[in-house]
Amino acid sequence: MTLTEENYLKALHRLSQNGESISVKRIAALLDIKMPTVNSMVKNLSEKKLIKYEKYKSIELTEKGRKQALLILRKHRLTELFLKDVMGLGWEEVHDIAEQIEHLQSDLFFNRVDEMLGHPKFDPHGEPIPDSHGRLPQLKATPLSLCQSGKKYQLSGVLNNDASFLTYLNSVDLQLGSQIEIITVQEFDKSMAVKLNGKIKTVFSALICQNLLVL
Amino acid sequence: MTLTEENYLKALHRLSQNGESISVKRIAALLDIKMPTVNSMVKNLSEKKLIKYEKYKSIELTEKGRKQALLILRKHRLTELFLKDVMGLGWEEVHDIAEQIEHLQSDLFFNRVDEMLGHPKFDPHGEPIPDSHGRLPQLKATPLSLCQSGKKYQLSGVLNNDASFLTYLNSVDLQLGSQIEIITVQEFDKSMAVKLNGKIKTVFSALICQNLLVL
DNA sequence: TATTAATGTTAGATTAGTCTAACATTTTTT
DNA sequence: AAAAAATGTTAGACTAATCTAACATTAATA
Repeated sequence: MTLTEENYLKALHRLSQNGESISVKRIAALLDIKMPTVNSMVKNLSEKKLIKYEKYKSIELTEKGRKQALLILRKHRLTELFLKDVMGLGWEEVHDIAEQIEHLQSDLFFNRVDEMLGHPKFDPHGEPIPDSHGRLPQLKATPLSLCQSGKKYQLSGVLNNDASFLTYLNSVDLQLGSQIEIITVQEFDKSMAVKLNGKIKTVFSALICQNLLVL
Repeated sequence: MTLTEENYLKALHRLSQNGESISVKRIAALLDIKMPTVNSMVKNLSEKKLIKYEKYKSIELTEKGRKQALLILRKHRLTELFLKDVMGLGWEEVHDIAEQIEHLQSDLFFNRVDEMLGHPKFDPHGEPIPDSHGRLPQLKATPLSLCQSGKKYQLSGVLNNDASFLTYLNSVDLQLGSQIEIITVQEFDKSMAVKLNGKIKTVFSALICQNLLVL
């Protein structure tokens, strides 16, 4: 696969994450490339069975394409962690470098990176790192009430849809994907002192904790 | 500069090292590319003032071209050291990976590599690492007799051309570029116990040491 | 020195990835 | 449902890097 094809696959994967369907226009916008160019690449990837494509229909990654994309994502996320934790670069500095290193062809190199980092499962954003077969760890959402103090989670769902509950979440600026770090758990009432999105510090009652699903 | 242009510059620099003049044929052989392809790239590099070229004449790097080549060489050698010393890869494994990493565009990354390695001046082969301005450290050859025990040097010249001396060097398989490691220096007669090319162990008298120039 | 061999160059084709301009289809709006 | 807007596709051109086939020059040899 060429570097360009890899970048298209990454973009395709990223767009497919949003649930929305993938259009030529969105790919073009994301990669800052004109639509006709995307169109011809889409045909190319389709011939290689990396995507499913029919004229005027929306585009989907095939299993094969998704796996390739995840393998690149694995290299990217491992690299970012490596640059940050081993080489001491700042979080804001690592992305551009990782965008280049992710295209290296060397299992040896990335296996060693993985090893040096202790086979991490998540990158510092809490994003899961695909394994060496291009599989994402099956994430089972857990109620926050069952989680451990000192760890960071991401909100992935709620078990209660009462307006009052959702209004409360809004009021503390908590949305799907928001980061929740458990500072301490009160032994007595199981309430939790938490830090939200790395900033706001607040306390969740046991009832709230039982209704928040996290990863 | 494109990746391909960088590879041509590296090849050009390597060929210029041998003293022999650079021909289209030799570039083609080194890069495993056909002569007409080289010919058109040579014109391209010439337009960019990276080489001096006239039809049917032999090719030379310009100052600008040489500097570019040395900057790539710097990235390559730093990377090899990094892969070996920081990541614990084997010497035979690092070259192919370094060939890829040397093309990364990130001063930040290579400065950090340089820093982590303690601003090394030589790679493990004893090859000098160009500085960040593409300058090679001015190597001043020293008589071995003035060198310290425990260190590794490379034979760079001799101060005596007697047949008997040269025959002796031949007999211990010592040539320009051979590695000489000083094991110990005898206080009494200044003779040195040395290891040659990482293998042969022998002893040089003070007179021999005075006539060997090393880096 | 004349011929042959080696090396170098030109011409023209090919592929990947990009573009613009023109045309086609689908979706949205009136 | 017709018109307009948005989106998608085709056609054709361009650049970088490669190739093969043919031709040109220089170097070696008889």
